[in-house]
Amino acid sequence: MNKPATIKDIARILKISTSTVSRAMRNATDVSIETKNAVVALSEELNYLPNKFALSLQQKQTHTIGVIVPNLDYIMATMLKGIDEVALEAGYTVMVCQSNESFGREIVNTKRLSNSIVDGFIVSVSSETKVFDHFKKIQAQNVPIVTFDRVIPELTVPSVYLDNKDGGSQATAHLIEQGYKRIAILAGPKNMEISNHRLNGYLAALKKYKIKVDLDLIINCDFNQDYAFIATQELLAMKKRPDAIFTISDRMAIGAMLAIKDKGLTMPSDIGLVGFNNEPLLSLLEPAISSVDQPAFEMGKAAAKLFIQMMHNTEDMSNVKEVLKPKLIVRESSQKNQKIKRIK
Amino acid sequence: MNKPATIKDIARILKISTSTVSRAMRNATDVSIETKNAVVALSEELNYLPNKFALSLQQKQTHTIGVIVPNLDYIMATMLKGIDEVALEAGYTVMVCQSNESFGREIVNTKRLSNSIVDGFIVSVSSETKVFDHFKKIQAQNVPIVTFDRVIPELTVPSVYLDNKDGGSQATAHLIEQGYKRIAILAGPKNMEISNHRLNGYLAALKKYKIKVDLDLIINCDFNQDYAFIATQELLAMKKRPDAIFTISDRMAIGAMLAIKDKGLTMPSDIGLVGFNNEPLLSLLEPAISSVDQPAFEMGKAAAKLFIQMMHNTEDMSNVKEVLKPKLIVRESSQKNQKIKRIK
DNA sequence: ATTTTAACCGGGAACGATGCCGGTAACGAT
DNA sequence: ATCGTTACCGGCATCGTTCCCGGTTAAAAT
Repeated sequence: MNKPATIKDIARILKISTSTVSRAMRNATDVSIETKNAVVALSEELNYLPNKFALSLQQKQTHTIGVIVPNLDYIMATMLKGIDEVALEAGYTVMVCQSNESFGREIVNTKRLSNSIVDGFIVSVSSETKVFDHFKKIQAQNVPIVTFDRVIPELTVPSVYLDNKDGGSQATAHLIEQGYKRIAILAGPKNMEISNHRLNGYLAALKKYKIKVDLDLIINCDFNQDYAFIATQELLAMKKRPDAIFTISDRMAIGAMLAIKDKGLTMPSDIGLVGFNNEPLLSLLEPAISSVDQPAFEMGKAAAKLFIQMMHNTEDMSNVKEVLKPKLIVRESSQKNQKIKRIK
Repeated sequence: MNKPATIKDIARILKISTSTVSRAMRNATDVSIETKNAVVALSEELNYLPNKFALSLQQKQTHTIGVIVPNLDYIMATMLKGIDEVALEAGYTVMVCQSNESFGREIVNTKRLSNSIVDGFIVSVSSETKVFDHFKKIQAQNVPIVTFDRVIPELTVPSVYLDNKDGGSQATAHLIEQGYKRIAILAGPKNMEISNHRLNGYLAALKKYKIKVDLDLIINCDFNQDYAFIATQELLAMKKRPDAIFTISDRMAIGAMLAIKDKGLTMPSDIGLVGFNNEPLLSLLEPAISSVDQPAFEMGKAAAKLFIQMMHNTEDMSNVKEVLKPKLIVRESSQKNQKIKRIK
């Protein structure tokens, strides 16, 4: 019906020029107090809001951050909250696109958001993505990118991530200390950085405790519950089956748990289990599942802070890396030795 | 470094006018095939992408939908996936803002997105929101709004929602049929529409089975796990305590479950329990919790479809309401009568 | 040979805002 | 009386794109 009022409408009605209106609207210099009052009064009456596109067209800034995430599970949602909080504080609006773990969707999303619709990107890559040309292209146009959680090593951009190796190491060492002997790992796809680092942590822990690596106990499977279920079934069907499993995600831990129960085995006595992410639901399961906690909210905040710093600073920040520390949360599923009270 | 190429750059290099470039770029009419090829070739070489702001400034369309949601839990994330799918298909980009169940944040979000940054809104309101002026203001500017899940009755806009009364009724009737006599309900805040409708369903089922309503068994508490825990503790401390609880969300069901276990009672024999939303984790709990399933993905899709219809159609759609049907999923927590196989 | 028609292209305004630059009026100082 | 200063305001270009309108050329029709 009534289209939004523009600066011209105000100028026309007050019989002054658009420049004057523009000035009156933001700084008080070079405008008489009466004009200013008149403009402000009328603008409120007309419900005037400056057109963002006209502004962006001129100033080449949108104050919008494009955030591309692989999914919206608990951990991501928590990270997003962190991003949101910092971004909002700094006057930025956040545009979230989920790639659904799909390479194609990721490309579509970057295309849509790039070319001036957003000032830059905060990205966690899809598990499918093996080629990073779409991000390189963006970077070549000098559009700021910050990666978080799932970073892109071949892209020299500031990034925030977990010390995944440490996490894998903590989990594995814990299982060893609990007396488990044959510890399997359900790792993710081979192209996933975080998976490989967690695997490296696993290997490091074995080495530290002088346990020989058994390649049959290292499974690369897809990053979800169903595949983990199948992979665990196969593990449990082995002649010399493992007596503990470390999965690099909680979703996979749940798949493993179901397979273990399905087979009639019990945790932690027959099989020990440790997951990764520490989703809250783990404490509700029986047995409650141990998991490596990551400070997701903090990670989101750190990523957004890095981004905003990059927008303000002129100096090169591409080598800034922020590494957060994981923390193993021990619950029943891996407590072979001592019985403890259930953690709520 | 190299700022993005514009239509002017192409025109200058090829020594033709910007109009011709513009035409060559989208429709083939009025452009010779050679010119068109040359333009396309060069535009690819220069990595040309049309500036969205210039376009939006002209055409008053952004092809962006602002989606405002109260949180990013499982059910919302699923709805968002539905919205995303339809929107992407139709050439729209989705901008997600979470209000964090906060009235203030919701207002900030609408302010930021409105005034031409988005073509319209798809909204599910915060549980805190009792006043809807910020949405009315948007509507007054003729910006399209679609509400979903948590709708706003006093706003005449197209909307998609669940038959919440039916859901509440199904859950309650099921508990009655299982032989539970004193059925309590944990409802949400009194200003929440969905809560009241589920409560109405509860009342309707009681009436149908001629069970007298006991007001002490109707608890309005906040929409989360911790409050539900406390509320359940109070329920269980009653002289004539209830023998079944229906909670209007799964989060609340979990809170109730914890309180029940804490007290040393068992489900379904001592207490029956039914939740709402059917989050996947419910099937993993012991006992697995019954819940009312809602077609979240479908709801998201329906909302986006409605929105896009509204953008295309000129006719008034403000009275279009789409009501989806819930479906009770029975699991162990409410199976007092017959023992059944565990549903995975 | 002249007119019609089609094919192709360029010029300029417009979208809404900002910012530079220049102009005018009033006033005080010399 | 003239100049300089201050306070205030308007004109115009600009951002990148599209659209309307008009113009030129060459081929086709008369």
